[in-house]
Amino acid sequence: MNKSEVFDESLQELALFAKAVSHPARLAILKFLAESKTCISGDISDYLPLSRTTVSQHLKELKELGIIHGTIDGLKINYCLCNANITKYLVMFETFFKPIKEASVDCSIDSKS
Amino acid sequence: MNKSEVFDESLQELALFAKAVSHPARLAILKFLAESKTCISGDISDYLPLSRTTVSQHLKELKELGIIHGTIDGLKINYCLCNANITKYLVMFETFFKPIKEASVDCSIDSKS
DNA sequence: TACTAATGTCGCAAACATACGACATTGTGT
DNA sequence: ACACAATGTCGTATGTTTGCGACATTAGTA
Repeated sequence: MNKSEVFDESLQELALFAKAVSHPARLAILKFLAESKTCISGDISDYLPLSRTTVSQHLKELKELGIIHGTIDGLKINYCLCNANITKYLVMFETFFKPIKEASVDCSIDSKS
Repeated sequence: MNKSEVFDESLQELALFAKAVSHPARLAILKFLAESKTCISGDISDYLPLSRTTVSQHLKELKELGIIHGTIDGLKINYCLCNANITKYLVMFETFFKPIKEASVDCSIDSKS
């Protein structure tokens, strides 16, 4: 039923990035990783009000997009933000939204149709 | 089951924006509106490989976030991109991701765990 | 007033996302 | 080898998204 594949490759890729960052928990994870620059491991689970399992799954999604990366260090795993891919997606995002923003117009303040 | 509300307001709001633009069809709609600057109505449905119903729903989602706006013109409806809200969300996005990008590091090229 | 056109809303089905407990895996220390 | 700790994976319940046909609404038009 999902027709996503009929759209432009670039739209699909941007949509995947947007989807990855479309959950507060994943945004919180990114923020946490940015703040604890030492790439601290899964005390992320302690920090967030979610079970370890759930956090693990959110991490997996971010990993699969390539915007974070985990390095095994004994029993622990150090996660960090992955510059190359983050930059890639941010550039993609900006490139897409620049013309959108430029083409936008003043709407009545009370929008919503 | 959805625990989104336990997170920071600002994270939730950014997540809502990301969710709104996390589908290729909605990105395609935004792009179409940017290109046909005359705020053309629902030939959007003709342009996209989706049924009118489905397009209507995607439009509704974008409308509810306030990033597009529809003006009734007889039988037709002219949609346009709503500057104030688009700018608001883009600023929010950039503010969030700037420190993320700055804190990111070089990862092995073959990322994914 | 009836007909048609452009659009929105409802209700459903299939797919996907979220959250979590229970289990599996892997490394560390004894 | 054994127990424990940090993590990942599986199965499953529940909620949300996507897509669409059928119906409703509203505005022009004969």
